[in-house]
Amino acid sequence: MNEYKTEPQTGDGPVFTFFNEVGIINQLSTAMLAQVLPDGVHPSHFAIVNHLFRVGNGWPPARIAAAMQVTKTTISHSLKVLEDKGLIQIAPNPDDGRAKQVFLTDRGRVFRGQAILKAQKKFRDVLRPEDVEAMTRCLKDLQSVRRRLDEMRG
Amino acid sequence: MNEYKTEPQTGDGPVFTFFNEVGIINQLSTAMLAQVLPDGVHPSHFAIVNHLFRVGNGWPPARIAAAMQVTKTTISHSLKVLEDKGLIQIAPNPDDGRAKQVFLTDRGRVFRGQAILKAQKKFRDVLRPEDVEAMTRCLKDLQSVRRRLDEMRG
DNA sequence: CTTATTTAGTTCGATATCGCACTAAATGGA
DNA sequence: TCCATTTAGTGCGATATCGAACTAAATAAG
Repeated sequence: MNEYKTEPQTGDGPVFTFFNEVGIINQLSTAMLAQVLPDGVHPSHFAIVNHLFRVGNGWPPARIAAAMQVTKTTISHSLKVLEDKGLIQIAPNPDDGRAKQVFLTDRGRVFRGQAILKAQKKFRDVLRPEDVEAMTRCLKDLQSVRRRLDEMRG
Repeated sequence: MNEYKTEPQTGDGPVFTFFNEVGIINQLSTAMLAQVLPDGVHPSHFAIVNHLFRVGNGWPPARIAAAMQVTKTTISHSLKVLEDKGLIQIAPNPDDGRAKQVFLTDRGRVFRGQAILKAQKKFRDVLRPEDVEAMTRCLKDLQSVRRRLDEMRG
């Protein structure tokens, strides 16, 4: 299935080419991450666990959905999966009868640590120092573009 | 749903931050493209039509799948949708009893032109000259990273 | 030539995601 | 206070995508 690789076009202007490259990189990096996740754990699930670990432990599902930029329906489903796997716990919010609170469990923390380790190893096997330099060079520009696009949602 | 925007972390190393930004940009730009597509036409469908227009008219589904980096199952489904909408036509390959040939129809070409126009207008409304400059600056580095990741698939 | 292997495409079942509509709870305005 | 509006979460149906298993056709190995 790999003999038909095609180089992205160069006659479409920088904007289109940029989004095209970004799309391919996202697809390939997500696929690599998926390879190191246990069966039944989708990259989007990992993103949620990672998010809880870093900044949002105890957040309501609605807030996680906003951070992950998916609908409430999607988060509702994803959280059900993660709770069934014992990676998170969901409790009602004592201060708001509508809301819930999502907590990372110990198992969730262990899972995240192992996934991070495996992912780092995988990326280390693929990326050379000059690649990391290229990524570092891009960061500021990527962030500014992301902020501009972000202004537009809603 | 937009009051909980969170800035991506900066304590994760350049690689992780890079992939994070790329993922967000991809999501936001895809969402913007989806807004200008008629109902029932997914961004992935547009990508196929665009691909046929540019480099692959008459290609077999397997080759399109490889170019789009999706499975044969997915392409099979997507092509059915596009054929039902009259945007493509599928014929058996006279030289290979297993294979088919996919052709863009006139309606498909018109559809692509209109979508491109609307997308360009939308992006022009959002992006400032300095954004385009930032994207242009990144292109070479993005392409080199993409090529490195590409070496790894399969 | 015969058989084994590869390749193209489909079918089936599962999962992720979305939009829409709904309920329940909180909030704001009169 | 009372009602309208907003917000949190869920249920339902639809679609995109995948992996595994399958058929048919082409190719390679002997």
